[in-house]
Amino acid sequence: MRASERAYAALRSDIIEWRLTPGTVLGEVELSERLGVSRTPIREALAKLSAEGLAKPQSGRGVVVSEISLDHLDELFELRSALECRAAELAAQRGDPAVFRALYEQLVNAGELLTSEDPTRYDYYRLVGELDTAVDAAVGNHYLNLALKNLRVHLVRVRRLGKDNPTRLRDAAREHAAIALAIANGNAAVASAATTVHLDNSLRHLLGTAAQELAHHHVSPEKGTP
Amino acid sequence: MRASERAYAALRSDIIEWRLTPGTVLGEVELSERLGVSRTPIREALAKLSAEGLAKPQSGRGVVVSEISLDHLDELFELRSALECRAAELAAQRGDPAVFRALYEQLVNAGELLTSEDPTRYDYYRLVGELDTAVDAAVGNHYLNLALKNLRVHLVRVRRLGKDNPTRLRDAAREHAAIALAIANGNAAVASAATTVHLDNSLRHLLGTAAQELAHHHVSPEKGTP
DNA sequence: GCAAGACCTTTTGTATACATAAATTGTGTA
DNA sequence: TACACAATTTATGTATACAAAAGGTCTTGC
Repeated sequence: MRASERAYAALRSDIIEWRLTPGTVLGEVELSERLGVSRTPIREALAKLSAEGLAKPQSGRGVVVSEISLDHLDELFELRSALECRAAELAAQRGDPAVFRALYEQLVNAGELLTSEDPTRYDYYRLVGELDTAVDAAVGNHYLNLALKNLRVHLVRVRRLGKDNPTRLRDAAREHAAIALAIANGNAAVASAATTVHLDNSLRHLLGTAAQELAHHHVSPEKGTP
Repeated sequence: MRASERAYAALRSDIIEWRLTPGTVLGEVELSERLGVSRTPIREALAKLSAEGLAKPQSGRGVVVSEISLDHLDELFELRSALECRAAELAAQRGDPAVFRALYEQLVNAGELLTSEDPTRYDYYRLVGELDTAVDAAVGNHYLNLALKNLRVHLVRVRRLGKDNPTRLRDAAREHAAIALAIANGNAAVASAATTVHLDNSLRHLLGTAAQELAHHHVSPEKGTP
């Protein structure tokens, strides 16, 4: 694996998993020492992160981990709604009903995956991710998929803002099941509407629980690893 | 201005304006000699172009100007429809009616801008661009605007595929006027529908005239400047 | 005591040299 | 003659040295 890719992957996961908090300054020399590579691959990694929106160039000098604020949440979900509603419509028109019916069956029982044994909710999020993947495959649109992929990077980062709430996750699974069912039935209008409802519920839940989390994480610009 | 920015801007306009055709290999040494800078800023420029989708890394080795095919056109317009329809809806809800009424007045008379004096249609496309800008401002969504900006890069590139057809441009102006009017009236549903109609007309016109153009441009991978 | 300017430090931008990997070409053998 | 393997060549990946710019600090003058 190339050093620039390793650096990129390391920084990316550090940012997504909140080990590097918003506002953290990403100095080239510091990172090159910490990751054990020269500045050249570090610069390439930072450029890629900036293009993705996970970091952004500080006015003229320096790169910092980009902010996630409550205002951003509204805007993020507005874009998400535009893309995912259309994706759901197209999947309903083009997808294989059997695939989505199978996903529906799994999703209605997804509550069972929410055991206290797995605090990271690995299996739960894997199943939800499978629905996303199936929708992407059914849509079969390179550009739309790319836009969704770019968006999901930020959504994973946002997920950490919400408290782990099994009740909400169970509801969310039911909403996902409704989407899968509408797609399986080939009903584009219902698929879109179910997506709208799901996203609205998710956003309101996040806004309700995220305020204190943000206040905790969103400290003034600091330097180095937390 | 930094050398990497100059290189990026030069390559970007070369690609958008078809001086570098799809499939052209972008060699680092060749470009560094042609543009008179070292490989380092060239690499940075190529990374940025790849992130934008204007170029893409050849399997493992080399970077080439990305392709534009008829299949891509369908997919590109599908994403465009998702983003612009939603943007039009939001602009109708949030925009200043006076701004869009003024744009409407200009757009209904846009046919007058299509003189034979200006074969590049500068004033025409500037006015259409003003509508885009006004919609972006009215929507006020950073993420949605960014997604639209990334998309428009490819649309400018695609524009060259269609023949210059004053009749179609006049029709397109009327369609834009209809969108502006719906936004001015605060009617989100009509704004979205008018956008859908406009994009469908544009796509069908492009597909009708682009086949021979593509056949002309889409030669097998070549090297160097055309 | 405050402000302005110069210098010094720190960090980024660029060039270049070197290492490494991939593609192509040439040669040998079947 | 065709295929395979190896060597050469060419391009990319990485490191490092140097240059330039931005920010901070210290000093000096008012």
